[in-house]
Amino acid sequence: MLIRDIAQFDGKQITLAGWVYNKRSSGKIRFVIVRDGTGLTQCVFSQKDLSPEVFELADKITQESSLYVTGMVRKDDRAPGGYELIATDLKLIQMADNYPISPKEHGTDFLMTNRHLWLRSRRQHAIITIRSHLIKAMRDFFDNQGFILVDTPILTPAAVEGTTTLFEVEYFGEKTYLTQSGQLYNEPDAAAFNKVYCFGPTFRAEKSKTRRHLTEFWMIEPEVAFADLNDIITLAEDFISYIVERVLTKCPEQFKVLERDISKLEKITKPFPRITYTEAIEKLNANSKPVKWGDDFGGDEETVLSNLNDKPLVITHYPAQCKAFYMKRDSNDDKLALGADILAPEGYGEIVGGGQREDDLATLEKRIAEYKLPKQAFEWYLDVRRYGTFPHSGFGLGVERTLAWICALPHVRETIPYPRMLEKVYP
RNA sequence: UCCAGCGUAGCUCAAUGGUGGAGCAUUCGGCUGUUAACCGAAGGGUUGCAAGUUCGAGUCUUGCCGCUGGAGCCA
Repeated sequence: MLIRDIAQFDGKQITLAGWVYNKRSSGKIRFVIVRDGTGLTQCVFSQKDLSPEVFELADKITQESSLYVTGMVRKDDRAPGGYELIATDLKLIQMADNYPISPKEHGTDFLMTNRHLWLRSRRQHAIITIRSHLIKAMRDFFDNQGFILVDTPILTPAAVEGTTTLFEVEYFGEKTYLTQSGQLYNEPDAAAFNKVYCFGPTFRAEKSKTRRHLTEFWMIEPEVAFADLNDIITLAEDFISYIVERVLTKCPEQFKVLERDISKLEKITKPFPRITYTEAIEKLNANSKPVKWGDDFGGDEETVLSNLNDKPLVITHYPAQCKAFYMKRDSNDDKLALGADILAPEGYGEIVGGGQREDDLATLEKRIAEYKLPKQAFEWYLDVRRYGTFPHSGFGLGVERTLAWICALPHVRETIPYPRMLEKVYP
């Protein structure tokens, strides 16, 4: 019997197993709020109806003690959630020690060192529940469209893109690195399966200390054979509008707990506005955020652009110098890359990065040399161009940034159960 | 790595250079429908660490450590 199903048991006797969330008392009556991981319900202990032992236990029981409580379910408007349990018996599993998270305000550092306990609180519970539904929606979207899930490795040889700082792992005397993206592996996988996606954790050893950064975060990355830049942007629009709609349908209670203004999410319908990098620069200059053509956008610029619309904003045709070596160039202007980033609205910034891949062997070899990457490490990757090369495109979407936007959270750290941040790996 | 702010009870925070307090949590007591219940009482402190200035430092100075925010960095 779970609390989430309590309404079905109105008027019936049930036994709940759970933990004490909070307790209130008045004279000869005790209200124990019980939490079982699926919901909260108020259990009412009246002295006149109970043995002295049971009433005494209900009086003494501490926050987060584990217990079984038996009683009759009753609809009552005075109870939080609309239903309560008129208790007839209480069995203690364990009397909890003095619980550190009291029902008052706490600081971030304290809550993060108690992250394993903080997850029991309503807000955190709501966020992680939405995360679960969000990930299910993401996987369903690709599965329903005939994509094959092809897992990419977490341990990778040599520095792959040569741009970001990677975590080094000693691998039987050899240097390996924790993956920063499944991207390069997705490309041969697309040649094998046509439409593929990978989903897993990625790692960046950057010393970034901002509301948008984690050192360990989750990405879902589709790669589509014979798709061009335009095709992949359309896919991303379909994808984002689908996952937002799904969590809105599945998680109304959780959004209520978070006090999220869901009318803003209801506007997330395709198509999304699309502008080029050059147009974005013009908009920034018009919004007194002058940026030189050729510079990448920083956090401030992303926030300004992100606030321009109600919908995610697609920015295409970045200067090639800002983008990875494998990005295909615009045939009309070799300085531009056929890439697209998508910025979430409400100031949340980049959630998607992707584009069309360079599919010409000679050009790609030239790029590898230009970016001063060790060609030998990329022979397997170049094979995709040697044996039946094909136009293909893909993108990566960061789960935590997307969830932070969907839940309107000020920081990504609450969107993952156990965040890994700069010099923070406990618990 | 750089800049700024902060570090006081288990937690969140007060305290003009002059006897370190409150709320929550804990313990005890009261109240027959509480809604982060309320009311009364009690226990709880090497004021991050080290040095310095001063008759006197939680408060001022220096260094170190830690945290927070931001920058840089970052598909």
